[in-house]
Amino acid sequence: MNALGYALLGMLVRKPCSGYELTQLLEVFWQAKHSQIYPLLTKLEQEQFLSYEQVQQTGKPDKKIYSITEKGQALLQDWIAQAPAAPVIRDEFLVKVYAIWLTDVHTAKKLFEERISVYEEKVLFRETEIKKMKQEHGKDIEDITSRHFGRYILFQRKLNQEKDEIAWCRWVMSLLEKGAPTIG
Amino acid sequence: MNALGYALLGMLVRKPCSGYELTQLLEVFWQAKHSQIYPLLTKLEQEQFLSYEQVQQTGKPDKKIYSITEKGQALLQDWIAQAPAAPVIRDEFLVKVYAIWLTDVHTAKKLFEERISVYEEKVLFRETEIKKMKQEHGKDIEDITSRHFGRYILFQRKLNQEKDEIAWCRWVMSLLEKGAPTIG
DNA sequence: CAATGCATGTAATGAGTTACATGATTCC
DNA sequence: GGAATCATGTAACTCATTACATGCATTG
Repeated sequence: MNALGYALLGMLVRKPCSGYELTQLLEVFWQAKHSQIYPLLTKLEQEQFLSYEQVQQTGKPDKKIYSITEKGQALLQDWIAQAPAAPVIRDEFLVKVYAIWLTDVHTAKKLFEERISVYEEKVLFRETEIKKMKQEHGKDIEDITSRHFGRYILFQRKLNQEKDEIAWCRWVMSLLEKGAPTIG
Repeated sequence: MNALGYALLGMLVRKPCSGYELTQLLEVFWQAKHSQIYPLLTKLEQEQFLSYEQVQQTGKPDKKIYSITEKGQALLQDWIAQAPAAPVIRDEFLVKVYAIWLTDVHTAKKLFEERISVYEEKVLFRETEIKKMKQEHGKDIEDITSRHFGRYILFQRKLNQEKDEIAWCRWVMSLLEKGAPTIG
């Protein structure tokens, strides 16, 4: 089993989902394309960590709703208690930032402005999601025994990080201003 | 050319390095193993984006010191001006956190304590590196035209993030305490 | 005397992306 | 009429990790 497999189990232990839905929900901690998810779901089902139910829909294509089995839950529980591997971060923006001195101030500013606007959108999305959680589950989400606890604390973390990214970008922008004061 | 290729160019435009050194320096923004780096350096040299010089050493194995060519620098410059791809973050710890309600408070605490100690070490390392930069290059590093500017602002960002990770872990720990107050 | 650091490389395998493939519905 | 959303799947390819391979010097 690889980490993506556990990510799917972790997602499904909270609530049963279709592969399509999982692809979107996974965005928080493990980005993966549907072409990787669908075959893995099939494999996990064959190994009896998951089961599924075919659901007919009108106006929409049929879907498979996957649920975790007891065997799957036991496997996940064991894995959680083990020490996690080091995180992997691969961000082209950071590579560009490292060599930013090669470009002119204008190009540099554009790069950071674009980054800010991307992260501002992320903040809005994250805030809406957190509001939804609070409305649906109340103070329950701050209790470790709630199945929404993990999702809640992760979203809070993401929100912090996204806000900090914006703050950092603004700090860099201020350094850029210093170097090349605008004439006006 | 893939992003790792540009990451190598970006690293080498600051100063010439051996493949071994690059493997370590790349840690900030693009984790890669030497088995991926060495063949790619060979390829980039064949395509004349890099050149190298064989350096004999005593007591240590010989090494190849790679430098970026003008052709390589031009390629990198063009790439920087283009919009970066979305970042990829894959962190097993976050997967575990998402399903943390499955475990007992003790296991949960251990997971977060371990995370804190890993990040405390990172903070120390990062602070030392930043101090070094300031000593070596002074206020120069806050100027975009300095070749150390990118490295400096990236390290500041990393340091912020690592400190925030610790703060977030402590916040979660406080929620865990609330749920299961220690008797004593 | 075992482990770690320096230093470079290849081969096999696993993980992940892009492209190909289909099809109805809804929104602009 | 074109794009986006829902929904699942496979094939080809690229990217990344693990394992194999070597060898000397220093440190504990």
